[in-house]
Amino acid sequence: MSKAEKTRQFIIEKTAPIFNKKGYSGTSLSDITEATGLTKGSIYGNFGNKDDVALAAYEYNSTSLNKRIKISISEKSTAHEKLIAFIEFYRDNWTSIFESGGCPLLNTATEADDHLLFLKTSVQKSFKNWSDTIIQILNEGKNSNEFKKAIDTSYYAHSFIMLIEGGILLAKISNNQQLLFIALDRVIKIINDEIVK
Amino acid sequence: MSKAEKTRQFIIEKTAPIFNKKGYSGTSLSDITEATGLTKGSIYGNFGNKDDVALAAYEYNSTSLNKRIKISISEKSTAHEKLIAFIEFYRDNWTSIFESGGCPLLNTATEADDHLLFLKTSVQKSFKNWSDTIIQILNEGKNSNEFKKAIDTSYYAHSFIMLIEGGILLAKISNNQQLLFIALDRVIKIINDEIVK
DNA sequence: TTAAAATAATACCGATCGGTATATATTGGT
DNA sequence: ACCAATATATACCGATCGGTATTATTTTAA
Repeated sequence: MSKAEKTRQFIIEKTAPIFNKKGYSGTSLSDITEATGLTKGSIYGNFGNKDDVALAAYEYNSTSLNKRIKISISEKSTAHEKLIAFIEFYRDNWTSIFESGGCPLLNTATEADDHLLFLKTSVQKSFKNWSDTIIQILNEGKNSNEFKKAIDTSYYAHSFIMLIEGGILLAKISNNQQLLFIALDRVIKIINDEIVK
Repeated sequence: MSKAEKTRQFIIEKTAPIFNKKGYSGTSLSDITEATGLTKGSIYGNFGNKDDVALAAYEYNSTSLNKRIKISISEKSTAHEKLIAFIEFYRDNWTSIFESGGCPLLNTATEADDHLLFLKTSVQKSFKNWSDTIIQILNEGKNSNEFKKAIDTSYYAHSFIMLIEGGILLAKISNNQQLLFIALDRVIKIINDEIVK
């Protein structure tokens, strides 16, 4: 890893929580230089412009969350356990998620969907990637005879995601994690009532 | 209505969709003067600062959505019909909601919850007001023997809100209204399976 | 009709915005 | 150890930011 690559990574890691909290428009170049202790010259030596930093920060936020979830899932063997692990990840990690500004997909989607195309495209990919992960687990469960064969995997994947995002939204604005747990419990209920055989 | 009150209202109506689309940080004074055709002098003659315009625009966005919902509900007599009307409002009006930038509560909550206290407080009130409305209908249904007496009204009110907000989020970022309908159908299923006697 | 009061436009303020050209350090390969 | 390449800092750019003091124009009530 070259010096430049290290610095680039350093900038991303230091600014990612800022972009997630303040958003793209709310984060300025001086926020970036202040958080990193670097100067503009250094920032622009490693990134083309502010958009590039924001995009890299978003990618970092979304993929690092995604990695943590996948690790939790990978520890489980059955599809049912994997689904539960995916839900319980949020119950176990909501504090760290909230402290870094909440779900980056939720935050960036709402800011970008009407006027920041370069971010919107990336967020769309994240959602696609997320639902594909859930769909894959659901298919695993079908193949292993854990889950009903007739279930619409895409339908349930999207149902879970909207419940979790809605739960994060309400819990965060209300400073009440119990509202997130309502969403998680509902997902588990759906799994047990409608998906498992 | 004095001239000043009319102008104030005019500014609010013209800028409300802009704030909802671009957010607080993303909307500039020049956006405001451009949308209204007025000058800064006029804007600052009617508002103390940008915060005041943003707050008024948010209040306008949230209350006008709230009013439309309440009108839909008021046309129904039974609590069950009112609940369904509240859900169907979104199915019937998602185009106009999306065109004006989506749900103002969702948009403003995600932008404000980490760094814009003056907006956050107002959004918190909106959510409280929204859940109170649903809770009231649920209580009506209990009293009229339509709904089960044992149901946790607060729990269901929040469940509905998070499903709808999550549905709006996914539908908007994916340009696919069907994802919103998934959320709405789930709410109706919960009403029929768990709430009505 | 007129004059005081309220409203809007003009012209300006310093600060900060994102971005860049250039100079200075710091690397890393030989 | 040295030098070329890379990386960072300095100093600056025009544009725009939110905001205000002053002037001009409308309202509005007498």
